[in-house]
Amino acid sequence: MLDIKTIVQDADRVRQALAHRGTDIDLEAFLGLEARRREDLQRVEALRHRRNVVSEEIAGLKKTGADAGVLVGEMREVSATIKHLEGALAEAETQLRQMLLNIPNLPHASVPVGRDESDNPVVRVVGEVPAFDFAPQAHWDLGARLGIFDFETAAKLTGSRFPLYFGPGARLERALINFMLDVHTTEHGYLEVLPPFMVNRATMTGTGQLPKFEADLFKLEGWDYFLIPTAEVPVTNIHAGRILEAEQLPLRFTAHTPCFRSEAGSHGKDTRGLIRQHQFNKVELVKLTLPETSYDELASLLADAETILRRIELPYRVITLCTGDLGFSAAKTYDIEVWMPAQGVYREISSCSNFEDFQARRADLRFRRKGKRGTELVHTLNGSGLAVGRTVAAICENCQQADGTIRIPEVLRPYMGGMEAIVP
RNA sequence: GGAGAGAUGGCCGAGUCGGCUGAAGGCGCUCGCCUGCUAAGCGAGUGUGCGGCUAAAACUGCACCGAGGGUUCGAAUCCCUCUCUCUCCGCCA
Repeated sequence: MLDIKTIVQDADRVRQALAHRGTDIDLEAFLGLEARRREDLQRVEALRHRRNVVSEEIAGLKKTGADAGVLVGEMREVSATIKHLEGALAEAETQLRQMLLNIPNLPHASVPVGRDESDNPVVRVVGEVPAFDFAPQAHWDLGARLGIFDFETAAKLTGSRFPLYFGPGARLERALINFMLDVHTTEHGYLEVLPPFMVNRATMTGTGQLPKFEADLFKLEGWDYFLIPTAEVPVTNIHAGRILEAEQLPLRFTAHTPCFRSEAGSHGKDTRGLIRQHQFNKVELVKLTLPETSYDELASLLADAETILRRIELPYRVITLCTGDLGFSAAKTYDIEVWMPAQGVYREISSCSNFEDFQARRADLRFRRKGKRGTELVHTLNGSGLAVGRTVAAICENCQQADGTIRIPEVLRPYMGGMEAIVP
């Protein structure tokens, strides 16, 4: 959510930023409504002031036994007017809030202007793309042959796009989760969190999934609860509505959760394998920071996510999302894309974003500086560290061997009971 | 799922028959004093949001006692609905 004051005072800058994103939002309607709301607010406050003063007079008169009938009659009318104005005010506020909730964040000045993903600049390319002296197989073929994935049976149990792992496949997923959590908690200073996997509407609104993206979420029937699409949602909202002390910041959290995404409209894309599923595991990194350090924290968050790929020796690249590809809530986003040999493409495996105060304003996440009056909004950041299912897929494809077996990366072997390769 | 109790400031906890209660009292915290150190003691201060006025403060208006609605000239106090917490019973990994 943007600051109303920013929109009013800096309308041109906001208009341009929204244009760069490729959105067409009617700022004029918003500004007109806001101006009217302001007028009404001042009228109501003046009337309420009068009511407060006269009510005290009435109390005084009654105490001395005098007749307050005239004043009471007058106040009856004033109260009616107040009630009427309050109704109009509440309606305007609801409308303004609805509009605000649907306006995306402003891109940071450093975000390149562009139309879509083809305009995302590459920041760096890391690791050697493996050279195979045979045709590399897709992970779903490798996995089926090794008996570690079974998407057909998963479809029988639930429907399409659900995972079912067996044996070393299931264990590899678990090994990765443990490895990632261990690195982030013991080396990078994150606090491990195990949050609820369902959250209510207010929590979903706090991080920006609602009201705009309800169609992408799984909703529970009979409850106003949703399955989380990412741990970002419950974890970022932990301190919602609280005022933190500046000395407490930054707060760094990491959490493994399953993630549930309905992504209605994505049918036909990546229909095979582990890339696009309705349920997948992810280890998430979340930070609450001071405004002045949030971009340094974004750099270190990105580095923390990259560390995982470096350790398991997967080749990847980092890109910056351009204005046209930036997510709704983000001010700046780096994607990490891992090399997938069978398709010969880099695929997103992590997305690291700074939301600045956009989520903090929605979720009411504030802090106070010692010796300074008032409060400020924290900056929130998050990134995948990493998407686990996609990491499994990347390991399968990058570490496959001519005989169809999969070499386990060194750092994961302790988590795999010493296993060096997945064999039939 | 059934029965009951409760929700007030950072925390604990008063608020009587609705009327200077933004909210007593205590704890905590901050600053100052005192004290050879520590402890104790003394004094002052200590919510948030949205406006007005300021160079900035000071000052000032409105709102907020779980949330929403109602009664009333006036509600933390009365009424209704909802949410959450606790206790007991039932069920359960």
